[in-house]
Amino acid sequence: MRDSGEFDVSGALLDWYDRHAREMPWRVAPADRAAGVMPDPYRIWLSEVMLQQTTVAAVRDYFVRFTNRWPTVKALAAAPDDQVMGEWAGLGYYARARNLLKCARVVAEQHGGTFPDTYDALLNLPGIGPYTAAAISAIAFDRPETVLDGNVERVMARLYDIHDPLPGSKPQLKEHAAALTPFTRPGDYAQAVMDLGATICTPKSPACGICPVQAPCAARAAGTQSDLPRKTPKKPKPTRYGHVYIAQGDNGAFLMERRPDKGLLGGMLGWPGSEWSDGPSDAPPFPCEWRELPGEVRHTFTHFHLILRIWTATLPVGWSHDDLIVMEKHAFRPSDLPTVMRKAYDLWRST
DNA sequence: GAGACGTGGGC
DNA sequence: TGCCCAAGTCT
Repeated sequence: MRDSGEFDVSGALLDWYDRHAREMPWRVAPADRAAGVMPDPYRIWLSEVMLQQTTVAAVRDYFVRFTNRWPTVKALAAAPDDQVMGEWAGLGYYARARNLLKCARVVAEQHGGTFPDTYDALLNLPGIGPYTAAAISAIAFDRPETVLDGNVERVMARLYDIHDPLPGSKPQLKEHAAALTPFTRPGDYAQAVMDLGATICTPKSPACGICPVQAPCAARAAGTQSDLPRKTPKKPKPTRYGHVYIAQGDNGAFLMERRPDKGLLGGMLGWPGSEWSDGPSDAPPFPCEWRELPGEVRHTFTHFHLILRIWTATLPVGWSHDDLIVMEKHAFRPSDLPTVMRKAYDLWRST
């Protein structure tokens, strides 16, 4: 707590958090926390998993729907897989949802429905890595663990004017973050640093003029804050092409597939289709009279761009196929689809 | 250690 | 428009 000279960085951040903490459905406000209210570990866990690589704005409604539908970890553990995957649809990184269910079932069956409260025990659970284990331990149980997420990395790189690029500089940034972690109110402090990174110490155009720790900030003094943290350059995304087939029977039923658990969009509902290849592919549809729709679906994943052509047909009565699902009209909800599949549906519906 | 893994918002 | 980025984890 000393390596910023005389300035009490963690104290300043806690003071700022007391005045500016943002309201969130999973958060216990600092005043309530001071009155002894503890957060529900289930809600903290769920929010932290949803927040992995995802913004608060995107998570908020999903969190409310999940907790209304499954108020406890035992309730979630008892939920059917497809209902959980459907509720997660649109949030992305679907391995999180599969691991969420695995984790809920481990907690329900092996821990009696009570989350462990230590970093090491949490780290052993599916979908919980170093960040999330520290966050749950700090926020839900007020243990002095150090959270190191993208926000904290940025704040530390700037406070100490670290020019070494990520991810190599991570250990160095972690040391600084650990040195600042207080033994009083570590849970509020963890949220304070992340709030600061999300609202003031932002990646572009940081609001240094209203920052509670501008005085001890080395990057602010050097004028380098907008260049930090440095990162190793990323590779360009290739473009891939594919076809999807949307067939509907006279009764309104759709022919769909449940994607395998491993890999892209694993475990999610989708339209049957070709492989997604490097060149414009010409994969033949399964036997049927297919009509190609005008237009195309463009979608960008983490590591490639995708251009999809959409084909449609009327499903013959009595059609069935191994590996494919006949989704009755009343059971079909577009909101159960991952976004790229929903885009294909939207194009189909608009024609 | 580096690549796979989604999506939407901001500039 | 296209690129960057977000409270990372798993393999």
